[in-house]
Amino acid sequence: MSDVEPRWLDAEEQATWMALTGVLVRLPAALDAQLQRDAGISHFEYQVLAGLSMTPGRTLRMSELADFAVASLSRLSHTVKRLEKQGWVRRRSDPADGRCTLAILTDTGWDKVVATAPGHVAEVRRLVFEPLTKAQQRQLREAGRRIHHTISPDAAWPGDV
Amino acid sequence: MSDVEPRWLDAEEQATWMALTGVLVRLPAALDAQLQRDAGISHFEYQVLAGLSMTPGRTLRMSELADFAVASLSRLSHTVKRLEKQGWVRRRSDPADGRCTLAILTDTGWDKVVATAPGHVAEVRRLVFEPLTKAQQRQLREAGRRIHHTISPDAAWPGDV
DNA sequence: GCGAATGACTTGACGGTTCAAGTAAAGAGG
DNA sequence: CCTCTTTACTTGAACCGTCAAGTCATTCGC
Repeated sequence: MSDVEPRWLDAEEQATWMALTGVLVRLPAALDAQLQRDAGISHFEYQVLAGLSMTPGRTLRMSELADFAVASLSRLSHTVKRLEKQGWVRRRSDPADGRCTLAILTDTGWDKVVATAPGHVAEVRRLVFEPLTKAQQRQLREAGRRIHHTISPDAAWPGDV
Repeated sequence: MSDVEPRWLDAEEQATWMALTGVLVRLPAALDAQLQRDAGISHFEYQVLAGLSMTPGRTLRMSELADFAVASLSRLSHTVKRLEKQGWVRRRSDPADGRCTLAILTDTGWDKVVATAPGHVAEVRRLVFEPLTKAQQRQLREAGRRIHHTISPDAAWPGDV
């Protein structure tokens, strides 16, 4: 919009950018594909179920779960409604504060996570960890943290697996 | 699905994975937000326009453009229809092969890219390159390439910016 | 303690993506 | 050449996510 000549990316930067966008586009697609194929759920649905499975009581408030899964409350609400229809989650209003809704993982939902998690972790390991040396993993972690910190300096870490 | 005890991620691996998913979720969202705010288009629409703007003749076959933007032909077809309605792209059947459709960037479309690119590049620079040292950029590039190569060993590089 | 403001969702409509089916041109086989 | 297959899309329906509005608790100011 301004008419100052912008600083374009040089050849090295372009190569870096393409490597990064390649991962940005294909890694989520690959993870979604594995979960869809083996468990019939999306990566986001898996994150919701996994998030609940990791808390004591297998229960979280919708807003806590939304933070964990990095989603809008609206998206989570629609998704939990679908998961509820499948019998994997149920909802009840929080006795401690009637404004809040608790999402609770059912036994069937727990079984679904137990059946799904190993395959998903194996895929993450295969696609992300196996191709990298320990040093590269450390470097990737540090670079990721810096980028993430620049985008949202405040935010806590998103959770997964 | 198998009942072999899976190898879970250790603490370091989890930290790496969270750093990566943080970027995976937030960087595309941040780029989309900037483009939506400043130009009223999605990152994907920008990629389509940018892809056309970089070819001699500002023209590509739909399938070439789909490869470039890493999209299904169906997604591209719907998107180009919208871009056509905005007057940024037009389509005509390829005289050399009647099965193929050529997508052509109009002058208005070119102006749109020229107006949009600097701001977008600046955002990429701010979010990805400025937070990293040159060494980290190299490391990130190498890690990205390895992951990408594991997911699709064959594929050419996706293009952007 | 009563009304207003805030917080925590839920809902419905809309827009974009995918998936399955359709169309039309080019090439292959007999 | 005339069918059959393949290639390169296009289309419409279904599904998911977002955005704007609504609902219902709680809490804050007076």
